[in-house]
Amino acid sequence: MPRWKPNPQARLERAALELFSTQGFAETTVAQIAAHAGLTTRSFFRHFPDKREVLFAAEEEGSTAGAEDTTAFMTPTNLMQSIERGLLASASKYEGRLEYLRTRQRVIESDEGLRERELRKRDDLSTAMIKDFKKLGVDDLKSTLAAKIAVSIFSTAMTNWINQKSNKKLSEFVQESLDSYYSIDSNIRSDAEPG
Amino acid sequence: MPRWKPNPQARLERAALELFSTQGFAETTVAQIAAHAGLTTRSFFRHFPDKREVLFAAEEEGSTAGAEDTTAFMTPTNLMQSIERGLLASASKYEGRLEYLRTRQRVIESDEGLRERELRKRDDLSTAMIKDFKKLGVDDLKSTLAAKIAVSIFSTAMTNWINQKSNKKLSEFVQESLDSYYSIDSNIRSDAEPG
DNA sequence: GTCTATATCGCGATAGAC
DNA sequence: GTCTATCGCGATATAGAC
Repeated sequence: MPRWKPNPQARLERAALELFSTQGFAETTVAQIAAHAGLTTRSFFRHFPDKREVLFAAEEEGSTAGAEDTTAFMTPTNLMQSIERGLLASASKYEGRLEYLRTRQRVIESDEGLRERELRKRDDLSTAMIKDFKKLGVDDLKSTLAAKIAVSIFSTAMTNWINQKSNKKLSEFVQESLDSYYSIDSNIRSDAEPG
Repeated sequence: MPRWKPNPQARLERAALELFSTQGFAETTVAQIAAHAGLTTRSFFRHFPDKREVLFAAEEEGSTAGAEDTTAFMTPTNLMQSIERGLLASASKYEGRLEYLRTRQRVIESDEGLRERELRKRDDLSTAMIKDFKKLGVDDLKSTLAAKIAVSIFSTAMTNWINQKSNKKLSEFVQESLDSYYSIDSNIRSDAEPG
């Protein structure tokens, strides 16, 4: 018999989400989370660098993989089209987890510190994409902007998906965001020069 | 004779930047900052909600005003062109403060927590722009994406300006970023469909 | 202004796993 | 034995309550 139950990490994550969503993030103490998972406060910090991270560590793997999916479709000569295919491919990894993601998102939006952490994760993602773009020979500036745009489009779609009242798939929201993005740019091309 | 020196806020900001840049952010205690400004720890927290904010409160006014500048040039029918004019106008407010901004940025980049706060400020900015875009009749999705793109372009330009070795103006970097942005999109239009 | 909770982290000890 | 995960104890500083 092992001395400890398995998957301390996962147990901490579940305990945390449950407590956060019922009591609130600020009102939940690290000691409480640890106790619910059968561990001590000290052990919590050996698994997660801080209290916020318990909500992000698991999702991070998925999103990093998603970034790779996106760049996997890359053709340096056709940036946006490659991004489009990549984002649609990534979307499929989230379908079917709407309820969990909703609960989690509600918690995140209830606390400024959590929102900040979320933004950093998003930024880390775009940093990873920039690196991949550069590797394909895209210049620095273009890589940077393309990555930020890709992340903006995807996160906007994700937000709308999570807050939807209907029952559409994430991929539909991604497509919708892409279309809207294209329409912004078309303004500068189709409209005539003013004075 | 006033019982206290004037501008406690500004004194705290200066003391903080000096200590952060010499000793490091984590190594600097709120008590030290307050002492350097001739105040108590408690007073520090009356002026700033937390230790990080002392580096952002002052800049925030400027950037919020910058967002308004950007939307001031808005024409709902010509989004990107309006954004372009707005960003170039905002840029002028930063010219001449390069050295200060450089010192500040070095501190921010040395600490994860500060980077997160910076990203949130950026996000707040884009939220403000979204609101203004909507007010002009632009639809929600388009407003969201346009604002994020505008902020991405500007912050990328700002980063490059701060890290430059030459001596160019911020507005030049803004223009460079805009051009690069346009070139991303042109890919999807000028290149032919692949298989 | 004073008081305090609690996040966060360093250290040494311990108990199984291999 | 060595390695790894956990625990217990302690210290400090932020941030909020009173």
